[in-house]
Amino acid sequence: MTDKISERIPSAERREQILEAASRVFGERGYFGATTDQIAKAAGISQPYVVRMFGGKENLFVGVLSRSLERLLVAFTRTLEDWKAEGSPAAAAAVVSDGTPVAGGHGEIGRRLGLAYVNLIEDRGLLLSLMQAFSMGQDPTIGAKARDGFLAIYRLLRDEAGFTPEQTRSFLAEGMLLNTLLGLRLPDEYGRDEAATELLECTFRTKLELVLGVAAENGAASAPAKAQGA
Amino acid sequence: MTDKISERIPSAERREQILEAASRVFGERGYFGATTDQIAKAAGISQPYVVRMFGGKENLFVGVLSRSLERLLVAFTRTLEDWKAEGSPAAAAAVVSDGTPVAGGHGEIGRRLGLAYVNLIEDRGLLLSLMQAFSMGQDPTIGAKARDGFLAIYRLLRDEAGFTPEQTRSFLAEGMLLNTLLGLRLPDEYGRDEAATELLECTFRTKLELVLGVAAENGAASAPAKAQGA
DNA sequence: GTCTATACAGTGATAGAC
DNA sequence: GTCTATCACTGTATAGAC
Repeated sequence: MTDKISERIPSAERREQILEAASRVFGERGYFGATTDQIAKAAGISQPYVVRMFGGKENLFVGVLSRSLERLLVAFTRTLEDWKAEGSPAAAAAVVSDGTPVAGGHGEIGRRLGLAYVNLIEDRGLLLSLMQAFSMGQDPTIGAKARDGFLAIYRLLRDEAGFTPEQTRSFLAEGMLLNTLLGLRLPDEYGRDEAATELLECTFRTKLELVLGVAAENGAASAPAKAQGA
Repeated sequence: MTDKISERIPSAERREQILEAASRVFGERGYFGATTDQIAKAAGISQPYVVRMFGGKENLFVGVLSRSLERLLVAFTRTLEDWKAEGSPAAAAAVVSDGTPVAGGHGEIGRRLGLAYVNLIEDRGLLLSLMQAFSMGQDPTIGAKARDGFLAIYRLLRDEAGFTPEQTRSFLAEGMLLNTLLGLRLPDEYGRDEAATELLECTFRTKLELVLGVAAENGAASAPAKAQGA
């Protein structure tokens, strides 16, 4: 490795590498706290090249945000398509099987969408840069983009999953709690703090009961551990 | 105003001024993005004085976080005391009057706590610096403090409001959604975007129905407007 | 497509005066 | 209790070479 000059690769591919690195750095340090140099190093290229390719830090953040929203929309859309292809049983069931009033309430499709969401935000860069964007409403460019994205998700859920406005709101609330628990790294506290353990089991049992339903036999500890990752 | 030298005031008072200013700046720019100089200017004093009084940027952020969590805990504790003093009707009603499964679910005390929370996070500095802290789980000092604070709130709700773990989780989820809507400045979109309007009315009708219940007659527009503030 | 060099503006923290 | 001066870095963006 002469190491100084990176391999010459197509710009589309390089662009994706930079976005991936930027997602992590923006996530950890925030928009203002992240530096183009940190991003460049994370992507294995020079700082001026990052700036040149995106025209500036703000454009780069907008790129990261667009990519995150796009991935989210695609994940939800695919989940909905699969569900419909299987012959979606009725619309989203408003009432839960076991009578729990709050936790479920979104029916089978709600569980599937929730699972798709959890899988997506295991990418901590994506999770954290979304969270950053959601706290930047005051920024003219980024704030507007973030609001648009959030509303696009709201509409998708309401219009395609058959959720009522109330169900949509509740589903989003659950998602925002997941964001917070993972942002806080609360799974690190699993098994070491009574409240954390209870909250995590309660959350992930509900969210993942579809796939991990049988995991109750394997010991409940494996469910929250699933969310720790890198 | 000779303007160069600030009035000589007691350190406790100055400390509070700095925390208030820091809360706003950290909220808007994030921990890494905020500068001690911006905070100093917002507080109307010199940058070295800020550093000297708190011993460094990290201590200052921890101070801001402690203050925010303290205010939140106090607000909830007072709300609970008032409620109990009035002769709290049963425990937290698990079932809602109008049959809505998700929105309420926390009974009278849930509505009161929700209202106390909304009032508190009208302070955008507090809201945003909490949100920042909740995305910093990876930081050894700040992350640990943030987790502790979040769990303290969880325990308070569960143990003092009589919530089940499920109800507590659901209440927190609602709070995290509120954070996001306000962080995004979604109220700016009220009346200008169909989905935003619906989501806000749905959210604030539920949260504020206690105080603004009769406001349905004044036109629903006034409810979300309440949350915009400075 | 990718780099080095560099201009110009901050940035946290310390020293020490008043 | 509060400031000015200042150091040693770090940050974005541009110019221009390969």
